[in-house]
Amino acid sequence: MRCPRTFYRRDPVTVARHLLGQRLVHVVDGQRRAGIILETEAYLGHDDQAAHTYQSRRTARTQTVFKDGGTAYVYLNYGIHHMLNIVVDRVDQPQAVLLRAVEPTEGLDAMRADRPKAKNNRGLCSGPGKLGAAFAIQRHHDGADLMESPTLFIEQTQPKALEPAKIVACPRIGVDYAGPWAAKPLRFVIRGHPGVSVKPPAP
DNA sequence: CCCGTGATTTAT
DNA sequence: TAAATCACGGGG
Repeated sequence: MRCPRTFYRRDPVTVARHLLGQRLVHVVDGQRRAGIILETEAYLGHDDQAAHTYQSRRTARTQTVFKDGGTAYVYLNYGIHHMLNIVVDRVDQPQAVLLRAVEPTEGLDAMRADRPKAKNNRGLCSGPGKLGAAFAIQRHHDGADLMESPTLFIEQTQPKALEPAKIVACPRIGVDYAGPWAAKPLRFVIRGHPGVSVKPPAP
């Protein structure tokens, strides 16, 4: 069962936490690729210096982030990597959650074919760029509606968020330029899971 | 450590 | 028009 619209129409921190443990699915050429979400980052729109929508900047790229919760926001990073984000909150509230790692569960062979450099299954989706490649995410997915798309969606594996003790909150990766926002605990990982992009700092 | 890669944004 | 920037990953 897909996460409903109301799941996404909440603040980014709540959605980022609740996405942990849910299942990302992309059907490619009739074959399912799927994995359990292990790592997310919240981007808070207007005030967040690390967000593309800082000060609610509305550009050709960021217009997608102003859409309704449950919309995919995909952009190309460093000329190579397709980043998959989920727009959250309401229309005109430009906030999003970046998916940074999943534990692959279905379509492993197809993922390996698209990630020839991965040495093992654990390295297939342990980073936002790796995840994009393993799931064959491309720019044309930008703006896709996760409720309506026949091929790209998130399945709810559990009605409630993981209990707080199973979630580690820590600073986001790769946003050192963002001043005071660089240190805020807006990255969320499943505690102790080996499949994340960067091991969170020790408590 | 260092660098490829190209869309997007910002500066002239 | 040109330059700088960048939610990264792979190889030394």
